[in-house]
Amino acid sequence: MSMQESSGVALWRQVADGIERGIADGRFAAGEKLPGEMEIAETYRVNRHTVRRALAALAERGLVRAERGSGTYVEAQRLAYPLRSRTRFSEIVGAGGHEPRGQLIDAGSDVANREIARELGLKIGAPLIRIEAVRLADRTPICVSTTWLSAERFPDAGSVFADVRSMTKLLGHYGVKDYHRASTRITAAIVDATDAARLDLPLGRPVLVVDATDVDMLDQPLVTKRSRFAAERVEFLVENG
Amino acid sequence: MSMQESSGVALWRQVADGIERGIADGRFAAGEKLPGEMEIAETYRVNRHTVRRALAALAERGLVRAERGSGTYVEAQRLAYPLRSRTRFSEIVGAGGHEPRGQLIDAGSDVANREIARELGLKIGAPLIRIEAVRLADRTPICVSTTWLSAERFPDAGSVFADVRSMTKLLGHYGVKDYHRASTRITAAIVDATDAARLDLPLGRPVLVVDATDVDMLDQPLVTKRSRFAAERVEFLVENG
DNA sequence: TCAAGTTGTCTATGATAATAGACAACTTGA
DNA sequence: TCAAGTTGTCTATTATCATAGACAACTTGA
Repeated sequence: MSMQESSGVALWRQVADGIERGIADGRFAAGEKLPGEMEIAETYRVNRHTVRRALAALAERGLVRAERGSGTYVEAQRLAYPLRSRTRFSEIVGAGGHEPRGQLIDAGSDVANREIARELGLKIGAPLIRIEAVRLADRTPICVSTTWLSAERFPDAGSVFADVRSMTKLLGHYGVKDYHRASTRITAAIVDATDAARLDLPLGRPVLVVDATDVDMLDQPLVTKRSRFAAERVEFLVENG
Repeated sequence: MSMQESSGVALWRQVADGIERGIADGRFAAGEKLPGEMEIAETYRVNRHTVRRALAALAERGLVRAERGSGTYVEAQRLAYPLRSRTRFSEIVGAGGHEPRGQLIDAGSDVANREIARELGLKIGAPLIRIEAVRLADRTPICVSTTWLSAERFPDAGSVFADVRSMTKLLGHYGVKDYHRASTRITAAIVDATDAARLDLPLGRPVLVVDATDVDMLDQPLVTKRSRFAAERVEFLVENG
């Protein structure tokens, strides 16, 4: 009926872009409920089904989340996570106006395989402390990470971490005043069942897998770790230049 | 067959945008022949009909022109026409590397209606000279304009303009050394049959309608005019700041 | 418990997008 | 003049877009 001048951009896409703009410029705040599908349909003068298509596209990208019977909500916006030489979870989260939290999941001993041995400058089979932890911004889990340290250099690191709940403080406890990132490699994968539960993430969602090694001021390797970030909750920023 | 992930942007639109980008960044120069429809279809992996839809959209906007049996050509790019206080057709066109031309179509007398009287600071019914002229860049008509001057202050302005073919020179002939734009209003319309012929423009095309009044250094109004620019040949630039 | 309001799913219909093939109409250069 | 290559037009088919209505499933607050 309503003669639409064909612009080559589907109506549902125009609606989706409009809502996304609303989220981006803060007209719809994170966690807030969007107007009902009927109301959106009226404001854009389109059918409710067209609105649903738009919302589905946004949900697919993790920008909104629909709850049957209740409404559609704006997902917390992605945490901007700059990748610099000096990378501190607590500083990054704090800078975003959120409260950084850490929670020990598990700590135990391990032995170095070839990769870890190379990263830490140890021999294969050298004794390690392995720490599994989840890190949160406010109450939202951001990433789970498995951290390996030399058991010889950092004895009892597991129980120390359980106390201080911060890698920076743990290293400080052993006399390390400062450290920085030596290498960072990023890949992506589908979350496994264990991490899904820890991250409070539905199965099948993507995670960013980051392998990183931190070194002290003399370039001596301190810790190496593999972190899995909920892709829909973070956004890595690479400094260009 | 080929499963296209639906982005909400029609294929023909994507092709059109791609070609337009090619024109904008000079990969396809003005006047140059585009690749054949078949070749474009292959590079974008779409059907020839989809390419034709894209080219039709670009032709609609005057960016390209198809010639049966020969090819599709990039239209001359739009003349950048800055709107400043000091606006001289000849200078603007000359700055673009084109040769400015003017041609008198008609000159006669008229009487001031309320609008013109107000613009020129005359009484309603005051005698006027009316000049119809077309202005060109090289051989391409850019605009037709109807200019009104006070018949008392500029007697015989019509025949003077036929001689000098330039508004700046005409005013100079009456002792006006300098002038500038007091007001500019812009609207758009569909070209009428008379202007279409004068602008060498197909019927149904849009024109930019500019109403402007020039004043001398003492802010005394000199001329007021209504110009119709072929929209596909110019691009007005408004200085911000 | 219930009514109102919300999202989810189903069927159905017409318009538009995209593909495919064939041939006409025209231009260009040999 | 002719062959090759170009754009223009026609028919046809399938998938997607958009609308419409009805009802189920669920949440919320009174």
